[in-house]
This record gives sequence, C-alpha cells and structure tokens, in this order.
Amino acid sequence: MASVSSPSVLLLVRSNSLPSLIQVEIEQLILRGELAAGQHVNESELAVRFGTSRGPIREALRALEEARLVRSEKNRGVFVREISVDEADEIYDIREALDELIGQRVAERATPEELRELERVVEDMDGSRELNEYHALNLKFHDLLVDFAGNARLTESYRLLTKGLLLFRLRGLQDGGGFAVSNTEHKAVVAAIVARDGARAGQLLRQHAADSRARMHKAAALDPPT
Amino acid sequence: MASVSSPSVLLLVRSNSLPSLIQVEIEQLILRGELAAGQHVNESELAVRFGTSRGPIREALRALEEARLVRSEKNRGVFVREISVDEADEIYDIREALDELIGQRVAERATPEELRELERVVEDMDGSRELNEYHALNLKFHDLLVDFAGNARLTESYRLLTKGLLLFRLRGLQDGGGFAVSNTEHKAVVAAIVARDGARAGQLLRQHAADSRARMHKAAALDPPT
DNA sequence: GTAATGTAGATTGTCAACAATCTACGATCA
DNA sequence: TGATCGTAGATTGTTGACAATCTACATTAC
Repeated sequence: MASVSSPSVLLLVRSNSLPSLIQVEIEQLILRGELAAGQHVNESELAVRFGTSRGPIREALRALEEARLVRSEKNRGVFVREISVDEADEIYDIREALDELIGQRVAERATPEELRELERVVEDMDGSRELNEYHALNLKFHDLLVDFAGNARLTESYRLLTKGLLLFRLRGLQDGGGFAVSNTEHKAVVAAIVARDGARAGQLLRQHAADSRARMHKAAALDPPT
Repeated sequence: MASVSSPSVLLLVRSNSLPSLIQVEIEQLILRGELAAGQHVNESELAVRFGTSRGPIREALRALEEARLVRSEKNRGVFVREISVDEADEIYDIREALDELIGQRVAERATPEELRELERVVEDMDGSRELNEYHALNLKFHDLLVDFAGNARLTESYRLLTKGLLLFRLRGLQDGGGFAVSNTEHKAVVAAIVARDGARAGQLLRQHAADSRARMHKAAALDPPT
C-alpha cells in the first residue's frame, strides 16, 4: 500500500514534481535496506506501488543513477549499487578532506545558539544508553555540523558521500560490529569549536572520520571478502 | 542537423543507453553556451533535434538536474542553471579542499611516466602564445592531476564542481578578463610533486585554486551585479 | 548425461497521444 | 487610459501501448 504519511500532501504535490517525490521515496527504500544492495529494481513493480506509470519511475531512477545510488545496465534495468571496500575508501578520502573543512568553518562562524545546540546533542549522547538512540544522535550531530558550516553546496556534497557510505554499511556490517564511536572525540571537537580554534577543530574532525574509516576496515576484515 | 561524429556509433548505442548519450550531448550544449545560463530548455525542440521522443530527453534532464546543471520548475519546465557569485564561492570552498587533497595524493603516488606527462604539459604552456591553446592546456593540466590522484570518486566529484564553475564563467566574464593564469604557479606545483613533497604540493595547489577564485571576484566586480 | 537450440514469459526501451497547466494577447468594462 | 477577464496556443506531465531484448526452462541432438 502506498502509504501517504503527511497530512498536507497536496501542498507537496503542488510544488514538487512527481518524479522528485518518487526519487526520495525510492532513496528511502534503498537506504533502509528494503531494496538490498545489488538487487534488481523492477520498474513496473514500483509503478504499481506508487500508483503511477513507469515514466516518472524511470525519471527518478535516472536521478538516483546520477547520485550513484543505483547503476544501470542497458536492456537489463537498474540495480541498487553495492560499494566495495575500495570504493568506500575512495569516499573516505574525500570525506576526511571535507570534514576538516567543516570543522574549520563551524569554529569560525557558528552562532552562540548553534554552539549550545551542539553541546546539547553531545550531552544527550553521554546520557544515552540505547544503541538506536545513540546512533540517531550521532547522525544528528554530524548533520548539524555540516549545516552550521554555512555552505549549501558543501552540505549537498557531503550528504551525497554519506549516502554512498550508508550503502556500504547496509551490506551487512554495522559500524565496526558494535557501537565503538566514542563520545570523547565529539566532545573534543565541540571544545575546539567553542574555543574558536578552527585549525584544531578541523584536524579533530578529520581524525574522527579517519577513525570511522578504520572501524569500517576492521568490520570488513571479519567479512566474506566480496 | 543531428551530427553523428564518430564512426563506431553503433558500439556506443549498444552499450550506453540513449538517455545517457543525450545527457552528455545536452551537457555539451550547456557547457559551450549554446544553451545560455538562465535559458528555458524546450523538451520538444531537443526531441526533434536528437530525433527521439520526449521520454529520453526528460530522463536526461532529470540526471542533469541532479548534477545541478539545470533546475526544474513544476509545469514550467527546466532552465539552465545560473550561478551567483555566492554560489561560486561555495564551490570554491570545496574545490580548494579537494585541490589540496589532489596535490598531496599525486605527489605520493604518481608514476615516473605521469610525472613526465605533467612536466610536458607545463612546458607546452610555456611555449604557447595563443589564448585558446593555452586555455586548453591549462584544462588538460588539471584534468591530469585529478586522474593521477588515483581516486575515481574524487575525479567524479571534482569534475562535477568544475562544471558548476564553468557555468558561472559562461555568464559572460572570462577568467579575470584576460588570461592571467601564470604558468609559474603550475611549475611550482609540478616541482613539489616531482620532489615527492605532498604537503607542499597540496598547499600550492590549494593556493592556485584560491587565486582562481580571486580572479573570479575581480571579474565579477566589473560586472552588473546579478 | 551434457551441450546446443528453441520457445514463452517477463522486462526494458521508446513512442505517440491526451490531459493539465501556463503564457501571451486581445476584448471588455469602468 | 488602465485594469480585469477570457480565450487560443504552446508546453509540460502522465499515461498506456508496442517493439526490442533478455532470462529461464524445456526440448532436442549427440
């Protein structure tokens, strides 16, 4: 059943086009693993699911292909992309550079209110005892950071890379097999930001990304080598 | 006339899908300025031009929208994107970070043969007296650098950003009004790379991008403030 | 038993037509 | 004169149908 969640759907359909709505919907399907990595995506199936014809579906899939979330083989259709360790490494190379940039910029330009918001999230993580909650807060923390960097295009690029990485994690392994992400690193980053030490904040955030990469490698080593 | 340039077109049509071919074709139209920034893109017009129906055209346009080369307004169609100075600045923020990464990586991993190729291009630029030739060599120089960084995803991201910038330049102004790009900077970069000094190569390449940004600002200041 | 061949069903690629919406321009009225 | 309304043409949004291609399975030949 094509569940319609929001109450004011009409407003969305007025401003956003149908293909773009379908695009985010399929993206959610992929990111939640309902469409597994490597799986073939059936156009007609999606069409009946969303109650449209195949046209808008195909347009959405083209956009997702450009976003590198799916790949397309002529006359065979589109497949959910699966990311190898090497490709994840490539993404991490870029992400580390962007994280450094983010740290610098946030330290330089975050408003006092934004600083408080960052501190609050880190405190909440400290108090969190549940894995899901902790994970959500962690995502939120990094989301806030990019936003506070005050560069829309940077946000866009960063989110795109992150989605690619998520695609890898959904391949089965979960962040180093546990929730090893220590909150002490987050605290150090926030401290540097509050101190307006851009260089240090950038350095710490880059290292944070590097640690995440290391956890990925550790998890991949325990796994069937694809 | 839909000019068919290559002799082995059939091979291309066998492997690549029609929409993806149309996508690069439209992209060329935009990047060459035949479709001017801000201009409305007519689907039917392109359809007859490429000898297809509107379906594949629309798919290609969706991909170009995701690549941020066009924007789309519901029921009004798609328009070639126009980049403001602020947006170009955002892109330059990212590009500087990536250029530093590129410099580092190339210094660390370029093969002797690749080093020679870089040196050759810089020499050719020295000998060049024509603006077009110099410009083409300059583009080639930076293209080689990303390639030699040995990270496909980085290449992809970098090229995407560069296209966005090109979109800005085509708004009328040409690279600081002249060809101010001094070759001495290129030589310094290559020297650092040959010396395998990654840190310095990265720093120099970042500075090179920053200079390019400065030229853009200079040109924008002479222009009607959009 | 295995490999090659052939066929049926399913899926993608493309198209042409129709409905919905927008835009430009002229008519009408105060 | 100026503003409002309404209509005609053009353009986009979406659909259903058809052709081309692929995939899986059964049949045949060796």
